[in-house]
Amino acid sequence: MEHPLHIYNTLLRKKEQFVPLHEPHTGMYVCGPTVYGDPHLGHARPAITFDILFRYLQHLGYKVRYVRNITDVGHLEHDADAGEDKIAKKARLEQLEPMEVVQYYLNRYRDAMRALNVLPPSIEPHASGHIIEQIELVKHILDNGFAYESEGSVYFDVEAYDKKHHYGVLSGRNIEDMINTTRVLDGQEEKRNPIDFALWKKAQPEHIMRWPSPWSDGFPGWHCECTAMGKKYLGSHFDIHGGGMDLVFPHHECEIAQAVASQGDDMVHYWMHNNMITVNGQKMGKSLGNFITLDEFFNGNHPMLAQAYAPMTIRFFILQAHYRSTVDFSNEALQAAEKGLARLMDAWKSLQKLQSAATTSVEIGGLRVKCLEAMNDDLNTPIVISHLFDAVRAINTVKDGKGTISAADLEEIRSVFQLFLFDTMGLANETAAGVGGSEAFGKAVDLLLSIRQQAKANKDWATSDKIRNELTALGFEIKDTKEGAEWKLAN
RNA sequence: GGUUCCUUGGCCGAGUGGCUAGGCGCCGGUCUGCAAAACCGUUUACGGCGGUUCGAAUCCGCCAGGAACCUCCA
Repeated sequence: MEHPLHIYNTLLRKKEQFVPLHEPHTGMYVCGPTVYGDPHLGHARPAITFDILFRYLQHLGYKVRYVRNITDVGHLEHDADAGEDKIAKKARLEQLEPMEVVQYYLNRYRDAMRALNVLPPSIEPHASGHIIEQIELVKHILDNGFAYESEGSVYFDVEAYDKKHHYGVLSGRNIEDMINTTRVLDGQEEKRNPIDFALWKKAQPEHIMRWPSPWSDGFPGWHCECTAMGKKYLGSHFDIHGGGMDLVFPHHECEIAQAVASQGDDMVHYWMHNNMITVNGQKMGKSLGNFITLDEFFNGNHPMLAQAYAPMTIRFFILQAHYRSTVDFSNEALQAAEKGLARLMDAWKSLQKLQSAATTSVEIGGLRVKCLEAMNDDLNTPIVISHLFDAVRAINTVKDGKGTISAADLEEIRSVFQLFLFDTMGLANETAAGVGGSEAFGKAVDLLLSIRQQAKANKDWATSDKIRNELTALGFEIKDTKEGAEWKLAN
């Protein structure tokens, strides 16, 4: 290929050509959700970003194993409930078993992802199901002299590590700065250095989720799960590790340190990070309390929402920005996305009915190559979309009878739309299976429109307008074309 | 305070040295019985100041504003 796939590697802070370690096999690990709350718009960003990558890598012919973990070991609270597991806390409040809470929110997460047309990953390992692997990882790090035990807990010795390796390669930090800027918190006396991070924590009595280990009954440090499960399912060296930019430090930095401390080098070749979704310029997140859940978007039931937004509108809204840019939520932006997406989908429907001619008069040359080049340039979906909109103009020109398209070009455009709009960007045509989409229902609407057509022929405008206006009031969109009236349900 | 990054037209959002991004909106036109849709055309840009260059939104410096991260949260 002339312009092979390039992706931005956070480690080098530049775009790099993607070359898998074991072609055609490709390994990809992405940090998944912590299942102790309803999935919100912030969760949609990484899921959709890496879904696009997953889909596109497969289109390029790679056999992808995509691992996205489920964090169900709640670890610690940082507020007044210090020492209590997040999931345990929620469980006690709601009088449920911790794993019942995990299952509930995991189901909710999967439902939302399915609605957003996010493909299931190849493997979704649970942190709680890989305690043994995490304990093994901690043992290796201890054996290599980069960790120490203290009162039943095990901490990573950042200073010892930094003498042989560089702690901070991913986030561009050095430990002197970090030591100077780390806040002094309670309960840190066990650590030799405030910047040391936990590999294993001894559980407090009220901590429900706990497992036996050589050091104490407790639970693994947060960073261990990804290192242990990445290695288990993708091997000691794999291609891509993804996640949100907010995870660069400390999570991914610590993962690198753990990998190097346990096996001598990092497991990951390409580190990829999606940017945040913001609300009024601020990150949307649970801790800030400014999040809107995906369910709320789908049903419009939130004070900040002017209306309900279809899952595909959310997906399209996210894809209209590059994954490394922030994207700011607003009703105005979502409504614009909704209309833009409808324009694309209408063009797709027109494409099915378009008649071909002997020659092509509209400008549609090189569409496939342009879209491929945009995808190959670090997954530039906004550019792909802009090229598709250019094609929409050509399609509509032909539809209006003001231009022609050859059979071969028509087939090519259909194929390109199928590849990029549906297969790669994962957008789906929702109106096809719209409300009450039964055959009888459709025929009833067709009947009304044929009565209106007769009324129009008789210049009985009162009757024809009444049918149109009533249908519009019911939520139908009526379009008069040369071949007669078309209809669809709005939203 | 430290690290990293951002600031584009009414709104969203691409673009890293010279070529119309795109969408939404507004306005005008074509089409229509009137509309809607569609199409065509038009309209507002690159935070501020300085520098490099034949030429900068794009490179460099300073200033202003903003964000993410800086915990044993995940």
